Amino acid sequence: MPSSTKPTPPSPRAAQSRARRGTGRAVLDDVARLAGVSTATVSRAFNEPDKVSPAVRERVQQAALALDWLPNAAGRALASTRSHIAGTIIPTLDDQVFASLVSGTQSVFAARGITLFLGCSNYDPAQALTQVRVMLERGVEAMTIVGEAHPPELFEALTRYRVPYVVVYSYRAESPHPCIGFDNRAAFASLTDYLIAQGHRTFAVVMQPARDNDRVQARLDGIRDALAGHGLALLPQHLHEGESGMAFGRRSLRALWQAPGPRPSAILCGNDQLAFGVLREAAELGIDIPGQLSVAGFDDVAMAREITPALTTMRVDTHEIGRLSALHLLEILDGAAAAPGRRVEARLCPRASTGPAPAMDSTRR
Amino acid sequence: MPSSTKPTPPSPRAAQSRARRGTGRAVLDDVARLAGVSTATVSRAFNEPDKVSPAVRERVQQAALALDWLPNAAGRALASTRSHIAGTIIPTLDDQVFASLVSGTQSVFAARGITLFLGCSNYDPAQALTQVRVMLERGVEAMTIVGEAHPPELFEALTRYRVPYVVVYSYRAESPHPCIGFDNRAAFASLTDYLIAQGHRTFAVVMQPARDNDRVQARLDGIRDALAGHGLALLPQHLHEGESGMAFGRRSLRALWQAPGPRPSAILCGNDQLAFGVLREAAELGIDIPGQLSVAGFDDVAMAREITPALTTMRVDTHEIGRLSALHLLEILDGAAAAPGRRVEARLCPRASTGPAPAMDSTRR
DNA sequence: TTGTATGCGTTATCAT
DNA sequence: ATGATAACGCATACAA
Repeated sequence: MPSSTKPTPPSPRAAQSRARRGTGRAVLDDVARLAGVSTATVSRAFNEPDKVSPAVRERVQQAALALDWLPNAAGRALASTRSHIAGTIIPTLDDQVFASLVSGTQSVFAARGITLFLGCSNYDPAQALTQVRVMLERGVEAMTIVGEAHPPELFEALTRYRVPYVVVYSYRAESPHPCIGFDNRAAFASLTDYLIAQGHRTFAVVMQPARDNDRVQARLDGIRDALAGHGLALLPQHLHEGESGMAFGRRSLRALWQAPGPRPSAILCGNDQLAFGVLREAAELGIDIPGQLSVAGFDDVAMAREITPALTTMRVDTHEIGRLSALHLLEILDGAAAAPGRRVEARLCPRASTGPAPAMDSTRR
Repeated sequence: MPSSTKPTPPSPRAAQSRARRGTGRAVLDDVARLAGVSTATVSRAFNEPDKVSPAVRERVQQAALALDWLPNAAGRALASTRSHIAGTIIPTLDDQVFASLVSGTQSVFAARGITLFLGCSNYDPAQALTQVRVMLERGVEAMTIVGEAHPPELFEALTRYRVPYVVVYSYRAESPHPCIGFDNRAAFASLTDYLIAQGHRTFAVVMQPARDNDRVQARLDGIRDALAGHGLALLPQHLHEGESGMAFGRRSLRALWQAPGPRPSAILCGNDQLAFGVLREAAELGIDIPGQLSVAGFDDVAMAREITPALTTMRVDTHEIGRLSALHLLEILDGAAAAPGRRVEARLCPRASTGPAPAMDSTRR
C-alpha cells in the first residue's frame, strides 16, 4: 500500500474496481471479476446471449444481479456508436395536440428500447435550432419535429449528421422533407367547402398567430383556396389573428359583431378553444347558433361533442401520427429504404354549431 | 504506406481523424489539429474559457466552427462523470396537468443546459420502475416522479445510486420522500368543508381509479375526513370510480339519480372533465344546478369558468410545481443541503355550479 | 497558459 | 465459446 505522497500509478485495470466500490456503482469489470470471466463475455452475455454458453450466461446474470449492475449508457454509446436515443421537438406541451403526439411517439420508441429526448421550441425558430443542436450533441439516432417553418440550418444539420427525421403533424405533398401528418391546407379547404355548400358566402376567421407557423399559414391558404374556387374572398377585417384560447375567441366575435360592414354568416376557428370562446360570446350577445351564425372549430377535443350546441370541427388522430412517425424512423434505423412519408386524413365532424346560411341576406343591417 | 494485408497497427492517436473525416463528424482532435493546439486546450476553450488566452480561444472557436464540430455528449459524460441529463416520470401525457408539469420542469432545466428524459408509467408501478432503471442507465443526475405509490425498489434504486429526486405534484407532510406539490387530502377536505358549510349533508363522489394512485386515495381520505368531522359519511353507493372523462361523469350521474335511497345534494368530482360530464347529464335530466344539485370539479381548466353554470373547482399551478421541482434539484446539484420539499396551495374557485343545499330535504323522493 | 498522458465504461476485433 | 486489448470522444490531473 503506497504511503508515499505521490500515489503510485496503479496498473491500469487493477485496483480500480476496489476503489470504485466506495461509489456504490458497479461496472462491467466488477461483474466480470465476480463471475470469473472477461468483460467481453459479460458484454456478450447481455447483448448476444446465444453467443455465450448457458452456464456462463447464468453465472454472469447472477453476478450482475448481486452487484446491482446497470450498464452505463454513455460508455455503451461511445463504444458502439449507437445511442438508443431519439429526439422530438414540438412547439409546446401546453397544447394537448402536441402532448398526444409525443405520447404516441414515446410509446413506440420505448417498446424498442429507445429513450426519447423532448424539446420545446415555444414557437421560436431559434429555439428549435438550439434544441436540434442539443439533440445532435446527445447523439440522437432519429428525430421528429413539428412543422417545417424552421431555419434551413436546422435541416442542414440533420442532413449533415445523417440523422433521419420526419416532419410531423402537418403533411405537405410538395415538402422537401419526409412528412407524416395531415394536410392543413386541404383540411381547411374542405371545411370551408362544407360551409359554402350550406350556402355561406361571408366568412370570418379566428386563428392563432401565423408567424413562424406553417400550419396556420396553410390553413389560411386552404380557406382562401376554397373561397376563391367559388369567386369569394376573405375580407381583411374578417381575419382575426391572436393568441389561442377562449378569451381571444370571445373578443373576436364581439369585434366582428360591432364592426361596420357585412357580418359573416360563418366563422372558422383555428382550434376548438377559439370556437368555444366564439360560441360563449354568441350566447351572451344573443346570437342564434346556427340560425344566425355558423361556427366551426378544429381538433375535436372531447368537449366539442358535449357542449350545446355541439361543435362542428375536424378530428386528427395525433397519437397515431406520433406512433406512425416513430415506426417510420425505426424502419429507417433498421435499414429500410426511407419511405416517402405518409398522409393521414383529417375527418370532418359535422355537428349542431353549423347549419344552412340564413335565407335572408343577414349580412346587412 | 502499408501495403501488407495486416494493417499496421498505427500509433494510437495518429491517423484516426483522417479516417473519420469520411464520416462527416469532426471530433475534438480535428479541431485541435486545425487550431494548432492540443485537445486539452480545445476542451478548456469551451468549458473554462478564461483559462485560455483570448487569441487561442478565438482560434479554437474558428476551427470548431469551420469543422462544424459538436461535442459528443457520451464522451463528455464518460470523462466528466456528469451527464447533464435529468429525468421525469409522469403517469401519462394525455392529461394536461402532467404535460404542464413537464413543461415547467423542462424549461428550467433547459436554461441550465440540462436535457430532460421523459418517461410515462401509464399508471403502472412496474412500468415506472422500468423507466427509472432506464433513466439510471442513462446516468440522470436528478429525477422528478409523480406520486409516491411506487415499488420500494424504485426509491431504493434512486437512493443507492445517489440520484436526488423529488416526488412532484402531490405533497404529503409525513412522506418519507421530498415532495413538491399540494396536499391532495387537505385540498379535498377543504372543498368538502366548503360545501358542508353551504348546508350539504349528502355527498356523492365521482373519481378516477384509485388503484396505484396515491393522489386519488388521498382525495377520498380528505373527503371522508371532512365528512367525519361533521358526523357525516359517504355512502358506498355514492362513490363512483371509473375512467376519467366526461362519459363516466354522465354515466355516474344517471346511475346516482336512478338508484334507490337518498340522493346526494352535492357531487365532488376528481377532475373538471368528470364534472363537465355530470353537468351535461344534469342538463339532460332536467336537474337544476345548483338549485337541486351542487357540482364541483378539480383542476380549473380554462373551460371551467366559461361554461354555464360556471364550474366550482380548485386550481393548482402545475407549471409552477414543475419549475420549483427543477429549481430544487438544481440547488442540490449545486451542492446545497437538500431542502425539505415544498407545499403549494390548491386554491378554491367558487362559481355558480355550487350553492346552498336545497332547503327542503330533497334527498328523499 | 498550454501540452502530455491517462481514464471514463463499454463494445468490437482479433486471437485462441 | 472465451479472452486480450484497442478503440470510442472527451476531461482532467499533472507537468512544463
